Amino acid sequence: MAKVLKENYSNVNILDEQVKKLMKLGYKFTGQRKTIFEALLSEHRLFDAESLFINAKNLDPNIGIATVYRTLELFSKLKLICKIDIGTEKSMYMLAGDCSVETSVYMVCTNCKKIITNNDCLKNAIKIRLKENAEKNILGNCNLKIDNFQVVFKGLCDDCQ
Amino acid sequence: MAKVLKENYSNVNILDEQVKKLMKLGYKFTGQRKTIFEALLSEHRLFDAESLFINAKNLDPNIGIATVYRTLELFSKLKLICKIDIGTEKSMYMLAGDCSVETSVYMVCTNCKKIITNNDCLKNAIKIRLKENAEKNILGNCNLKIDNFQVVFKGLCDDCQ
DNA sequence: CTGCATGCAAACCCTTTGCATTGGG
DNA sequence: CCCAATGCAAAGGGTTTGCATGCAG
Repeated sequence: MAKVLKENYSNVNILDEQVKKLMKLGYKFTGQRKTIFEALLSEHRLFDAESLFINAKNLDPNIGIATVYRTLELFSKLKLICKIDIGTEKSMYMLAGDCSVETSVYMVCTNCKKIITNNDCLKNAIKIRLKENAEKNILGNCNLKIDNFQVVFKGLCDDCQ
Repeated sequence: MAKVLKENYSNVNILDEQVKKLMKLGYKFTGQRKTIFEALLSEHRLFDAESLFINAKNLDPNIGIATVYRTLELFSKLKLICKIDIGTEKSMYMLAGDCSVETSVYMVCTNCKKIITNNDCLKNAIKIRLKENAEKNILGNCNLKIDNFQVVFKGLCDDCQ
């Protein structure tokens, strides 16, 4: 997986951009940060720290979980990823490029704790109005600086009803 | 506080209703559950388990935190309270009677972790459209049984900007 | 009486932190 | 060279759980 990524021009370019971004802000582009960045590119949709840790460990068996958490925090600050807290036991993350109005709508099953993100019904219900409202009313008039939002439905999924 | 509640007819009635509800479902109406129910009535808006535990301990110094957690879970099942997980470090709860479309809209400050619930701007942005959509599209067409929803904005509060 | 409910303390789980060491710039 | 970054292990903090005991029905 790592080799494929290294040979992929667009990912190399992304990596290159990130190096510059990190340097410019005074952060070091260490081997571990590069590894975690590469591991990140093989994640899809929502992922958790453990999954990323496992992916990163495949690329560098010596990497520590603490570094993963610290890097997740850094990458969140750099807006490279979004941290998603929707009342599940652990924090979830998403590549910033995957974050959109659509993907900000979730359902969490109160029984099996499953997260449902790709349900058209959920998405359609909210996305247009919410985006409109968020941009016009919230960002415009508030003394709050909104970075992103999440709509979370709680209830029973198909399997648990 | 407890005495006031006991002499308040409407609360006595609520309590009475709850006794019947518990009994009917095969649960025991124990002294601790009564205590926690009374402590609950003195909570306002969002509260956490610790706050309820402190209130309950004032009424019954022997009550244990585990009982509070177990009772919060039970009362959630009975729809007496709503559990609110919005990515803060601890779970928050709200009396079901206080839950509404308006109170389902929060902002969590990514810096100080403060929860803002009573901001008119936040509420107005979403409530009407969301309620409409939730009832018509979600509850109507999905293979999901939605109990409630939360809209969480993440960003910087007034103080932290 | 019977078995659910309780209190206590320990376990849990994810996440953060202290500290000695490493390595990037 | 220097200080930020790392790995390890331990600590943290909210929540859950095992177990012996208590008590509602």
